[in-house]
Amino acid sequence: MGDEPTLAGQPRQGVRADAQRSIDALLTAAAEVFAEDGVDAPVRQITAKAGVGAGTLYRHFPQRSDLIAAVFRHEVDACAAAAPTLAARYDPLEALTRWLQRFAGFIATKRGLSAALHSGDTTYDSLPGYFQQHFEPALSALLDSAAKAGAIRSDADPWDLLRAIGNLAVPAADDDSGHTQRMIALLVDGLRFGAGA
Amino acid sequence: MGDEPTLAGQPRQGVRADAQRSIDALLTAAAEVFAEDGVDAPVRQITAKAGVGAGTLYRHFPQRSDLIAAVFRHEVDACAAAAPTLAARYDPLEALTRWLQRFAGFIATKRGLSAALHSGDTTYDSLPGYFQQHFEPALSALLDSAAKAGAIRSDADPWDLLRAIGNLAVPAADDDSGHTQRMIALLVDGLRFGAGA
Amino acid sequence: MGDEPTLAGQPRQGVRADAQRSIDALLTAAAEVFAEDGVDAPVRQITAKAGVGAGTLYRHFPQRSDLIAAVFRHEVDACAAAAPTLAARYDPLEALTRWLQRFAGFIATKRGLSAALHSGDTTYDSLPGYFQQHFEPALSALLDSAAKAGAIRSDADPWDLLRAIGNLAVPAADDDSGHTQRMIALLVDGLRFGAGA
Amino acid sequence: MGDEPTLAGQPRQGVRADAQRSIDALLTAAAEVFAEDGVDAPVRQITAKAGVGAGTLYRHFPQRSDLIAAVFRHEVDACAAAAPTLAARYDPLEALTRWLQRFAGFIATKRGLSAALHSGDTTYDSLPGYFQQHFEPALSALLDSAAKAGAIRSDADPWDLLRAIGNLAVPAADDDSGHTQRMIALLVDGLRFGAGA
DNA sequence: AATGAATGAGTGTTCATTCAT
DNA sequence: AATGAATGAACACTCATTCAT
Repeated sequence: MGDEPTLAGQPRQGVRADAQRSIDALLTAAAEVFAEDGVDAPVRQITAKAGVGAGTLYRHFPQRSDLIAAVFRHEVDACAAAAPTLAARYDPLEALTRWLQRFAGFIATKRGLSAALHSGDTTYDSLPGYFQQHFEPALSALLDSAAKAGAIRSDADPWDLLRAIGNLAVPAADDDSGHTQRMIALLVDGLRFGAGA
Repeated sequence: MGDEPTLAGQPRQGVRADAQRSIDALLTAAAEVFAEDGVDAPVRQITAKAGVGAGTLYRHFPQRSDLIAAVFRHEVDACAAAAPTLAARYDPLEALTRWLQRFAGFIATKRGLSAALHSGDTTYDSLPGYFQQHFEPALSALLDSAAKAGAIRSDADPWDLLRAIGNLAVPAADDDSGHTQRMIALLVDGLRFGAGA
Repeated sequence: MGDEPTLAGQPRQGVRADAQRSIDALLTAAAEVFAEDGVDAPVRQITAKAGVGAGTLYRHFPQRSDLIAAVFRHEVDACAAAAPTLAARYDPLEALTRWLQRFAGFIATKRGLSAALHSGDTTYDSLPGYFQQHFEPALSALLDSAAKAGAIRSDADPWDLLRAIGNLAVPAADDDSGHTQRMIALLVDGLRFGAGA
Repeated sequence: MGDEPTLAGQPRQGVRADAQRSIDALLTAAAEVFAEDGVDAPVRQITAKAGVGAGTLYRHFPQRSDLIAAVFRHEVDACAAAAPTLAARYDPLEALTRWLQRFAGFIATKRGLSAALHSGDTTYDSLPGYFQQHFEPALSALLDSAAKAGAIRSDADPWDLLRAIGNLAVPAADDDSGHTQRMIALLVDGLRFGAGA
């Protein structure tokens, strides 16, 4: 019951101060390393930067995906939380588009994340579920609003879209940041196309 | 000088018979291995299947991307060649859609190819150019026809679309083969949406 | 200094109740783990099963051999105690044979014990002495009786025999349970052979 | 056909000079390391002493047991070959006893070998068969001769004896070299005991 | 031109032991 | 007295690439 490695990233009661210090150091280090070299970066690079032993990492994050999930938690939360905010400020279609761009921005900074998700490596098995769980509701609400407003078709599958953008947003060698944005716009146009039908 | 490894896959004058035999064996073996284990498969697996030494592979294909390009040459040609065929048989929009699906089918069978393209590994640097060079003209013609026919907007960038579908078509763990098709349809709808504008 | 870890297994005056509880939990857990995975099983496995911290184990059993000795104490006592019982019930030769088989049975269930005894690892240094101290008198008495009865030679060294059977009884990959028994019978025959001389 | 790693220790035609040099260096180094630290010694210790890379070892001896077998080949051969020599020089019983002592001497110098044989580790799976194949015929002949001469019982199982002595001869912390000899003598006496029956 | 032996850095992971809490 | 977090050396093994043969 008190054993939820997935939650290692969150301050909890009952976690010793020294442990929490290690966890924080690891999360900070991992965030930097992931940003620098992608999520496949060697474990040692992270532990070295965090100033902890390898065993400490494995204690708190038995699976690599646990670390990834923990590192991204804040960003995931922030991204998902942006959905209602945007919905309140903009009209449904605009809110949808902006959030998809926001989501793409999240993905774009995660080098190797998409590859990991599709690697078939069982180490990352829990990751799709994690993202699905956090992002799908957010997008689902936006799609519903836009559909109700008659702006887009009503049969759009949120998970389909998340997967698509998750793949589209992987950064290319040439940093053509406009590419992803254009493609998202195109997908949204596709959704609009069916609206009047 | 006069040494163009990128062309190793093509029979050329001046290539000794035994060298050509090695090249053929390597291409055949690599094709099988790529199909089985993806383009990241260990080099040894390929040389073993080809019955040649590792040095022979590196002589003819100094870069891994050279081998990949050579192996896929035929399929790339066939895929590109399908464009005019489809254009002749179907109306512009239908032809476009069908070819994009065809292209997605090509990508989908290349395990690890998309990841390699976006790995940042300089070993694969020449690959995007290779694909661009072969596929872009094919798609460009289809887009032009459809645009001229008023079926889609006229400002679609072929390379944008190729990149997008190249990313979308990576096979997921759950073999949701419909996902890619739905996304392509959505993208095409997006192109149609702007047509009247 | 009043601190005799070797005796940790025995209830003593002056041991705090909570300490005794930890010791008992450790002994119970270790017994199960040893039976399951041998005496080389990871320490964590034992502490986890016992529900105590690693430090607690090291406090009471600074050496791994201390734990082993304590865990086996009851079985060692029982095995040693079987000697007089068998001596009372059977004729000297029969009693000797039966006890050696009994002893072999004890060894056979201790996966990794023999290896540990011969590993050269100083961690196990105290173990031979422990076993010698407990088993040698038992066997010695049986040998003396049999020798006095003229059934076996009189110069048999008990510790020699204990060591021999300790080694013979290590379980092999193929569970040839008869092997040890046959070899013990052969050794006893060897003792008998010299009897008439 | 040309792929028999088990035979890597033997000079063969078709083995390149450099490869043979590596193999020799590895065998020499491994022999020393095994003698010093037992057969469980770290791989790196061997490669370092041999002055070759780790990969070279794995190329020639994919399994640890392959290396052990190769290292011991000469000694195994020599030990097995001693059987007919002893049989020619001594009477059957004496020859048997002397050969068993010889065999025990072989085992005694192999620290960790017995443990490896009984470890259950699949890495060593091929070892028992290797030893059985080489030693059993040698012992079998000696047993037959002695049995025919009426010196020992005729139902002795050679593999049983080999296993027994293989276990008995493992060196203890205290180097009681006499122990093994005494136990072998006792086993032989056991064989003699049943002879008249 | 071809071979394939050699390299050796690099990786994930384990685990006995210590010591701050 | 008890905890369990932290350590970090140690290990087997892989594989792209080079280069002697």
